[in-house]
Amino acid sequence: MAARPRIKDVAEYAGVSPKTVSNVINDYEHVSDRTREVVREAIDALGYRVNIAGRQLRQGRTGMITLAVPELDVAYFSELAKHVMAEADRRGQTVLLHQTGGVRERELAALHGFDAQFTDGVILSPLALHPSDLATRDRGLPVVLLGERPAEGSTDHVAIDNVRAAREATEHLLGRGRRRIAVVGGTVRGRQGTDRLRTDGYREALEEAGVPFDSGLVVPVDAYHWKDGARAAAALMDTDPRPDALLCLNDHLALGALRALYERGESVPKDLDVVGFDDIEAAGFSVPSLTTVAPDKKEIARAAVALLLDRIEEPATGPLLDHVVGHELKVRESTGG
Amino acid sequence: MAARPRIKDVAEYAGVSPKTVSNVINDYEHVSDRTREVVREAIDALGYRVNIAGRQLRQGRTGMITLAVPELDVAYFSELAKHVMAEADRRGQTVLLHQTGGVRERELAALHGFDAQFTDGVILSPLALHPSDLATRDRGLPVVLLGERPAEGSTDHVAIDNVRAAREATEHLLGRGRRRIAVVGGTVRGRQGTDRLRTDGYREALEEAGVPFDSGLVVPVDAYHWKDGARAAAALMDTDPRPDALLCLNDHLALGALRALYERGESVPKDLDVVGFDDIEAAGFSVPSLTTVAPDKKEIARAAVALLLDRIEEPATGPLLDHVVGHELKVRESTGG
DNA sequence: CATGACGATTACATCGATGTAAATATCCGG
DNA sequence: CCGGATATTTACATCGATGTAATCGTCATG
Repeated sequence: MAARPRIKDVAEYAGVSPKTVSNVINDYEHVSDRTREVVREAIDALGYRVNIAGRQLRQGRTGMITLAVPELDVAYFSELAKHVMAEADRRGQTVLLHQTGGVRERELAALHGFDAQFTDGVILSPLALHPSDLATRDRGLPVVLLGERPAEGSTDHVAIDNVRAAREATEHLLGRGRRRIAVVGGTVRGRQGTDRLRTDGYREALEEAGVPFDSGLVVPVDAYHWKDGARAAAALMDTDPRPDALLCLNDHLALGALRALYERGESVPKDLDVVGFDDIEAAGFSVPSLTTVAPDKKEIARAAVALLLDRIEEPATGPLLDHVVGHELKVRESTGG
Repeated sequence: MAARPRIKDVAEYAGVSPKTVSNVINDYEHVSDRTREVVREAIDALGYRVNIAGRQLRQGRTGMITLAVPELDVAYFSELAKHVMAEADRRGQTVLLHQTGGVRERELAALHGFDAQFTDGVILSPLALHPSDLATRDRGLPVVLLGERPAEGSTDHVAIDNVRAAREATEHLLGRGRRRIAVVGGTVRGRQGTDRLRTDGYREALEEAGVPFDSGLVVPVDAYHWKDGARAAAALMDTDPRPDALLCLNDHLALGALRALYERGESVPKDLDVVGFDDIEAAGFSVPSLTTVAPDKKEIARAAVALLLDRIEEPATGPLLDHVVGHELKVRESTGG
């Protein structure tokens, strides 16, 4: 019906100046109790709420941060998003969620594009980004990266110790007598993305155990989805000699692999072991249930939001920070747990 | 380094007035080709991009819409969110994602709260909302509801035909000779929420087949998660006589049930059939794979965005619309497929 | 060549909120 | 009752973009 009330309407209703209303809203200390009361009543009476655009225009901040992840239907990212949104909420911030598809162009858009304008900073989980892309300091948009960062010292950064996590998972398999361990989604090339780091950790474990490295056991995938895991597992079972364990670099790959192994009549963990990463909810309910590396997602979210808000408050302060978050190997049925 | 350029800077650089720059940006027709060119070059040279706050303040629109869902880590909602975001993107809109937790208070916040200010309209998937809460017409914020709506004719609305979908799924089970079919997550009370409608469809099918209805077979759940399905299935297997099929009102419940049945040594589909709703990606990869009702998520997203944008363009126009979207029963191993 | 029509451009006001600085009110000691 | 703090409130400008209406050119026509 009536147009939305402005601060001026409240001021007239309360019989004070617009600025006094603003002072009440922003908890300015030198406002008399009586005035404060009167203004509050006027606000309630008119149902006034601040107009964000006006405030942002004046103050230059939106109270929103961007979270950019590759894909929401990868459960790890939707679970992470949930935690980030909860944490941001606690800190009085709103999250604008962005899906990049893992495409470089769209990861860049999260940093520089249209949407970035809405927000005060970006938490980005990159897949394709190039080190040179991180020359973000130009506009001064604060950025926190999740997972391994593309280059040294370009932005703040939060991740688990991927090398160690992969080493521990591999040691677990070696400890069960497995010797031909395939890495689904791994790579020996490329930049130091998460995939590369985990493959490195795997190699460390092999080396320490004196098991020779066979590059044929490192199989890349198109994406980190069920079907890619299923396809990779099927292909691996056709090789000779066959692997006796699959170290899958996320749980979707692992669950897809479980399905493919089931279809081929292989028994997990009798014939083969399977391990995943991320500990998504499904990992506890598959048949067999899945052994997986569980990162502390809540802590990742907490640290990322805290780091970003610090940067937003004090843009140029202090050295770049690496926050290493804890993880834990959850042993379940797929490795005899 | 340098502060972000404003339209005024571009104007000076190009030697024209700010308004002319604005005209170029907004594709106003009466701008000479030469001026347009010059301005474009100035924009590129300075790296100018419009400030959304300024634009919104002037125009009253943000170009953002809110999508409010109960929980992102319910795969149906993250898959749906992905489609909605893609569709919105295609239409030049940005999506602000909101998680309500299915709590009435937070569903209301999506409609009236702080975040609603950022956006031009809301697509809401309600769980707890009361009919009276939908008196949204006051502020005129356009709203589209997903799933069953709480009341007649309060807003536009997009959903599959839940009654029919449940009836078809039940008929499928009856056709396989099942007679004691439990409804996990169902209810015979309450408003016409999705759970109630699906339970109604189930009863229709029973009636038509002459199978007596047993209210003991309709078991409510706390939430639609794996663990709730597992718990419900376990409890049902302790009843006497036992059910010979589980109609689970979403896939998470069904997958949790599969796990619980596995743990008790029950064989699906030999001893029992299991059916889910939503056709999330995991349904195709579980052991056994899951028969489920697949709603056309892409079409839901397309229709919801289209409906909402129409309302934003023409707030008070036309009657309220119900858009019914197609669905399909995907028969997989859990019912012998 | 005056007139009018129309295209291109610009000056100015405005959206809503708030920072700055100035004005006004209140209070204290002497 | 005054001078000088201190407390409270207000006028005004401003953030960036754009709608409105006015101005300035240009060109065809009678």
